[in-house]
Amino acid sequence: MSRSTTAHSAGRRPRRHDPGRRDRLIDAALGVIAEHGVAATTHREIARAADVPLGSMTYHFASLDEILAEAFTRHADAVATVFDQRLRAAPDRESAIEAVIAVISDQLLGGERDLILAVELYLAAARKPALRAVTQAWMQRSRRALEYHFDPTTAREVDALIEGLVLHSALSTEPMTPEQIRHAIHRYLN
Amino acid sequence: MSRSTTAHSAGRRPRRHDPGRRDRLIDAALGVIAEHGVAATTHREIARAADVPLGSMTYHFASLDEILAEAFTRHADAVATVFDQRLRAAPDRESAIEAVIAVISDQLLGGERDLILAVELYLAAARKPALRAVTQAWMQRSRRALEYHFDPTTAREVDALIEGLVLHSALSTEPMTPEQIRHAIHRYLN
DNA sequence: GACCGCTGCGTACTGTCGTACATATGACCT
DNA sequence: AGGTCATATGTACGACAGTACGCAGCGGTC
Repeated sequence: MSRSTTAHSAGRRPRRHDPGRRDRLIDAALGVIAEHGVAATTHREIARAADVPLGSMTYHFASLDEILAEAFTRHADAVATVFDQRLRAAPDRESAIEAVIAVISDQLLGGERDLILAVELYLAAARKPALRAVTQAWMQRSRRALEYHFDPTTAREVDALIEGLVLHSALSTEPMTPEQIRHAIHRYLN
Repeated sequence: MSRSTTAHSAGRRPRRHDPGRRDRLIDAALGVIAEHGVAATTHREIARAADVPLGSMTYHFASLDEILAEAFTRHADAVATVFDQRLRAAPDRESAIEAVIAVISDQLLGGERDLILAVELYLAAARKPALRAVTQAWMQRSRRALEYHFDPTTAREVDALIEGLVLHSALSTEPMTPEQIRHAIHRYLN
């Protein structure tokens, strides 16, 4: 890892050539948000996570809000894209239902990270208008994806149901099992 | 308001006899959380909102976390009690469904305050184990209330559906109308 | 009516925050 | 090769946070 032999135990760090640092900082910010929350997401914490000096933060971003906005935008895009692909790949209504169930199950089994990020975003969006656009676009894309297979009203309702199921399941000491998820979705869609 | 004539334009404020101040502080904390978020809920902000000096905070509460816990507990209790009463008052399944619809509609029309507080609580609970108990108890009471009229599985699913509907509705630029809420609930329960 | 202790009040201390800024360095172009 | 400029770095500064603490005044008890 250390290009120069040693000499950086406490002294001035050697200058690093680091293209794409801005991207890494955004990813680091997402990690900090997921792990410690927006409230604890500071310039210094992000810099520490990405192993860059503090001064680098203000060079790449005009303000902390700008970092948050970029981080949440990236996350929402990534999640929405996966959701869209999964539903687009479903050939018929029946497999679309299975895809929805699979998305929820993955989300529950795959740890809380995505859910935490979603809730952090919702809350941040409630206070900062700049983030409203991000949540709006995300919801819009989710519904559009559902509309490949369901009418708009159903899409909207199912989208809300998914949110509620994931949220309550994650909050509960006894998360719902995949079978219970399947039951709830089927009950609604059949 | 001013018992003594004046003399408190800038000098030392006259001492106030204020039993129940602790309760007022908890309510003030809830107000601050709803308006500015947990992140901006500081000793000084709460003191300002309740119009008490800063020193009063550390006298009545050992730490900021203690205030937050008490505030959220009070809020959850209040909301859960209302929900329970409304469902308990419903004589049959049909009016129970109407009660659920009414609760959601009230929540959406009555401003975002309760929803914001709920999301703030969810997020805070995700990081502070002490608050997990509050969310657990709240969810438990909601489900129990629904179980006056529905089987446990249905109760759990409907509870999640309610959460999702309220959340998505509040986040959207076009909140769902009472008719749309009614449609979604009926579709699930009929 | 005297005292005692709970409650109210002001303020100081230490740490961390966002942000600004002066300086250094090396990758790329000519 | 040499110059230039985007990028990288360390540090300073003012604001504001949580918390601690000493003193003041009043209610209730004897």
